[in-house]
Formats: sequence, C-alpha cells, structure tokens
Amino acid sequence: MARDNKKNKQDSIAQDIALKIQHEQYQPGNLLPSEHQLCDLYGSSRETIRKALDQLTELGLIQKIRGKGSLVLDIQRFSFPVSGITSFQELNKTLGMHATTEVLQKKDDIVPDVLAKGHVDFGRTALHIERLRKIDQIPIVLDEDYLLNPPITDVPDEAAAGSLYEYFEKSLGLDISYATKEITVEPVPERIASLLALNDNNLAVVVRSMTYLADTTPFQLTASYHRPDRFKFIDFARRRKISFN
Amino acid sequence: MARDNKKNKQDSIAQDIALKIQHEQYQPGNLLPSEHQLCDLYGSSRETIRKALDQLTELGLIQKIRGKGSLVLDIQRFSFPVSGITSFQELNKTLGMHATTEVLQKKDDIVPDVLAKGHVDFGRTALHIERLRKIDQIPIVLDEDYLLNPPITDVPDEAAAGSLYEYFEKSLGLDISYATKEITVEPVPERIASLLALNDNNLAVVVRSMTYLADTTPFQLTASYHRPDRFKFIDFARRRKISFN
DNA sequence: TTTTACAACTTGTATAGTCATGTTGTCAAA
DNA sequence: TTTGACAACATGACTATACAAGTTGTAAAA
Repeated sequence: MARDNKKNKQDSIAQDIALKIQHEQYQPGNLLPSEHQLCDLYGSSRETIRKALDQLTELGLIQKIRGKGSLVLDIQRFSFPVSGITSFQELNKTLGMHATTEVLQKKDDIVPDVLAKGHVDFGRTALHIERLRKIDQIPIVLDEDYLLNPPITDVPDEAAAGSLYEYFEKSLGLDISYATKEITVEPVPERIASLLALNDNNLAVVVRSMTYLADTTPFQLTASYHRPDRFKFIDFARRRKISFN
Repeated sequence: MARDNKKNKQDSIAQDIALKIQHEQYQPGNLLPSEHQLCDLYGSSRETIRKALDQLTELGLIQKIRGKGSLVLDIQRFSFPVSGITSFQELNKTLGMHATTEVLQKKDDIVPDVLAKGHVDFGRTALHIERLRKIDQIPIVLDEDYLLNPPITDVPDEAAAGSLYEYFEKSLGLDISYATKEITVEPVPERIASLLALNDNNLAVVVRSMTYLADTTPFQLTASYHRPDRFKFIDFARRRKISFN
C-alpha cells in the first residue's frame, strides 16, 4: 500500500524487478536478465533499464558485475529496521506483526530544544503527538512527534492512531523526501521509563529525526524512545566514492 | 586520503562539487549553477552532470527542485557516524580527533556463530584482530575483526594499528563495495566490559557488520562494542519509491 | 597438451537530442 | 490594480548511438 508512485517508466521497472526478487522469481545467487534482454522485456531503452537497476543496487537488492551481469543478493530484512524512512504502520503490515498504537497526547506544544537544534527556531510551537507502540501488548516504542505548521495544521484522530505518513502523503498530498536521523543511548525521564517499563537504569535508545518535504520544508521532528532489549537497527550501505579531505 | 578513485568524469565532477560545498564555495540555501552551466564549466554533457548530481543527492548534499535548480543542503556530519562504510582511521583524520589504536590480538580463530550466521559457514576460521580504540586516552570502541582467507591471508602490524581499509584498498587492491550492518544494545562479557570501563550493567552498543567486495566475496566480519554514553549514529536517508507489498 | 587469439557476450561511460513539465519575471490586457 | 498570457529559464524522463572494457567459451596455433 505504502507507495505506489509508479509515475514513470524507470520506477515501474525497478518496482517490478524488486517484486520478482522478493517473490524469488529471480533468486539470490542468480543473474538478472541482461540489460538488453530487459530492454526487450519492458520495451524501453538501455539507459532507462540502467536507472532502474541503479535503484535496486542502492537498495542492496542486486550487485552489478562488469562483464557478467546483475547478481541478485541475499537479502534478509528481518526484524525491526529503523533504516531508511519507513513508518511503524508500514512495517507492521509488511512484517505481519500484531502491533497497536495508543495515542497519549495530541496538542500544541513548544518544540524541545534538543529536537529543534539546528533545524527550526527555538521556542517554536508545533502539534505534539505522543504515541505508545506495543507489540503483543508489550510497550516497545514511545514516539514524540512535533508537526510543524505550516505545512501541517491538524491531524485527525484516526490518522494519529494509524499511519501519519499515509495521511500526509495520501490525504494531504505532501511529498516526503528525506530525513536526518541520530541514534544515541541515554537515560530518560522517569515518566518515559515507566511507560516503556524500563529497568532501573532508565536507559533507552533514542532516535531523533527531522523529516523534510521535497521542497526542503521541514515538517516533522521526532524523538523515538526504544526499549534497548527490543531495539534492532539494520542497515545496508555502499562504500562511497566521494571523500572529504 | 581514503578514496581518490576519480576514475571517470561523473565521479570527478561529483567530487569537485562536493568539495566546493564543503568549503562553502557553494553555500547551504543557495542554488548550484544550472545543469547547462555545469555542462560548460566541466565540458561535459548534461546526462553526465545529472549523474554527478545524483550522487550528491544520494549523499544528502543537495536537493533538486524541478523548475528551480539544485539547492545546497545544510549538512552537519559532526560526531561519530557509523553510517555508510567508513573506517575509524578515516574518521580520525577527517574530524581531527586525537585517537589511538591498541592492537590486543592478531591470530587465527574460529568465527563466532553470532557473526557467522547467514554469511559464512559455521566453524570457519579467520584472522582475528582485536583492537581497542581510544580518544584522549579513554576507551571508546572495541573492534573484533574477522578477516576471511581468501581473500586476505595476513595483515602487517602497521596496517592493524593504522587503517585496515587503507591497507586492503591501497596495498591489496581490494575493491570494497558494500556492507550490511546491525545495531543492538546488549549486555557484554565481563572482559569486554572492563576493557571499555562500562558501568555495572555491562550494556554496550554492538554493531555487527559484514563487508563485501565488488564481486560479492565476503571478506570481513566485525563486531564493534561501543560505550553507550559515547555512541552516536548519524544517518541521512531518502524516502524510497520502491515498496514491498 | 598448453597457449593464444578472438568472437560474442556482458556492463561502464559519455554524448546529443527530444519532449514534458515546473518556476519565474515581464508585459499587455482587463 | 489585478489578471492572464507568454517567454525564458529550470529540471525530469526517455531515446538512440557509440565506444571502452571485463568475462567466457571456442577454436586455432604452438
């Protein structure tokens, strides 16, 4: 459901190949059809095929080997990836978990300085939504979202209990584009610790993020507090050719 | 120093623009020269420019806005990013930290099952290098590297004390390409806890990774144990158009 | 048998052109 | 003044072509 923006040719092709990999129509260790064959298959030019394959390469689904072909990699995106920009609800569907969301608060508040730092003005207000995420009745994550106005004026209760991203993208037509993320391990206030039923050390994994629209407008500041024993972050990264020295 | 593979045109252009952004010749909030102007500047075609700009977009250095131009984003890659594939030594140079590396062990060992799982055969041996990283004399990270043979037969002491990546890439000519990474928070064995001078809860941030060459050969398994109070992971992520439902 | 050369595949890189579409300022019409 | 049309820019998407270079199997030459 999440993202069916198959606007253009290269995206549709990438999406199609990705699904075929997921459904093991193309299997790990095997090669994809060659670029020329894919040209015929999708009736497109080679450059378009290559741009589609570039997306799959970036995602870690394939590895291109010169002279040989595009090798399907063995992906295992199990567990709970905070990687990329993916919402809790999307993960919930994808992984088939039995998860619930409890909305604890929804009101205007001043954005805490730690979150605002470097992104928005200090002392600014925003719509503060506090949600407790549970899996099998056990509290796992506490999300503190601060939604900036503009572009967001209000959020219906259903959207808060469901997927904020789906509401933003589908109902509001916002074009969510990128985010910066920071992961640390910190002692948290007593209230949060008790909501998450933490040990007496009060340590939680804190994921602070700032999400931007395609026009670079910041619209969402989030602090997510995770139970350390249930936290797992999985990442795929490619070695970059650009250096900064 | 790390990576001067300015092989081709699009990479050189991307590298050049990246440096100009870093040195604030192109400043955050401003637009880059238009693609046509960059064509003239670098004497190349528009597609080549666009591929260079795609790299910068992926890195989070710029945001392209249709009809307007390429906006330089405000980057703040401070602190200690585990993001991407970057070695401790590279960070050390880049950030100008006063860091030291102490090699505690260098001998063949059996790869622990938790690391081997899903990547290499159980019971397999590899060159085990254990290193303690300190900043200003304070232990920060304990790295447990397992280097597979092939492709790696031995590692000189200087390389172990310095940068393994630099040795692999420059001396051995290996083409390091991608890695999978998993971050968790776990209680660690007493020995590791004391090396890192942890609190009595013995909690550490554990980063387990598997690094691959361009031909998909796995060559390095690593478990990094970080002091929780000094750990910070910073990430930039773009919202993907590909969905898996 | 072993080596060499080569053909036929693969991906990598760069070019030039075309049309679509979003943004902005200008200038004329209402 | 306000509105609207439009030109001149910008990026987005796609195509067609050319040549470079890595891989592999085969067949000829040593």
